[in-house]
Amino acid sequence: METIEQLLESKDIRITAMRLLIYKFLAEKEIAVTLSDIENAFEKADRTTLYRTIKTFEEKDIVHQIDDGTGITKYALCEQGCSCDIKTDLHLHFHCNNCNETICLTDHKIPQIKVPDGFVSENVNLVVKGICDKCSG
Amino acid sequence: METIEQLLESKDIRITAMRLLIYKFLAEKEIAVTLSDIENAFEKADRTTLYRTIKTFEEKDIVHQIDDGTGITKYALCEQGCSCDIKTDLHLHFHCNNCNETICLTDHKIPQIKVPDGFVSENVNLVVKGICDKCSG
DNA sequence: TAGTAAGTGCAATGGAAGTGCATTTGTTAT
DNA sequence: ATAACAAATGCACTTCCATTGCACTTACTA
Repeated sequence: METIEQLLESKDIRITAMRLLIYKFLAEKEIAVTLSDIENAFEKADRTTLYRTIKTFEEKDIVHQIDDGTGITKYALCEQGCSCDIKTDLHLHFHCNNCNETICLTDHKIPQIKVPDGFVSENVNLVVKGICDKCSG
Repeated sequence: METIEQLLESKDIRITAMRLLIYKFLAEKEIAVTLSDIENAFEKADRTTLYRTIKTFEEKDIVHQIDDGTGITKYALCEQGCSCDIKTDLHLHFHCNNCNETICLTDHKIPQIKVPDGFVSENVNLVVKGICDKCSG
């Protein structure tokens, strides 16, 4: 079992108390969170710190950004073996119109999309909206 | 050939000079535009008017909203026969990372997406990012 | 252990979305 | 035609999130 410290070190990220806390927070969540979500969870921490921590995680491919159409950027931990840097291996996200939560459906890969001649596809963002399993139950 | 006036009337939208201008502007563009784009095109008009005009058009299914991941909402005219209100008939959008333009690929329908048990899909947003035909030439 | 680089916190800025209200314009009924 | 009403427009203001500059603190390194 790899510790969080080892994981961060392997990604060239310095270990700080704040970063460990934020990582743990993300790991506990199964859903994508906004900056404000993190901010509310750590009232003592400054918003800027959270913002830059997330940016750092993002650059090092520890979290990925999700644009679920709510207008607010959300973030979620990349899975083990998630290759967010490899743009052809993106999973899709599900946004629940009822509880407003956004979930990574990591098992569901995005199908190959055909684009017209002359267009080069580098990246795909796919968000399915509807009712999640908890709300439809 | 249906005039713009006739089109607006058929959708229960009152005809005003401003609305005709905005419609023409959108019709001339082949790409999705932001509110600021429209604002810059009509410097005399107030932003609120543009904002509410677009909202009206959207409610009446004359334009559809696009979230291309830039964080700024864009809008584009619905095609003849575009059934934006029917959520299963959505086309995809292409966002060029080079020129930053977003294009409706109306001929390219979104493939059927499978979601896990318990999830109900109501709506799909799919944005392909890459290089458009003009920039890749 | 001193020096340097990175991380953190505070304050402030900027952009876009959205709202309340007064004014103008358009529609309808007398 | 015009009075009365409804819708559209313009202005001012607010809010929310993203982002940055700078000072200060913490962590690594020679």
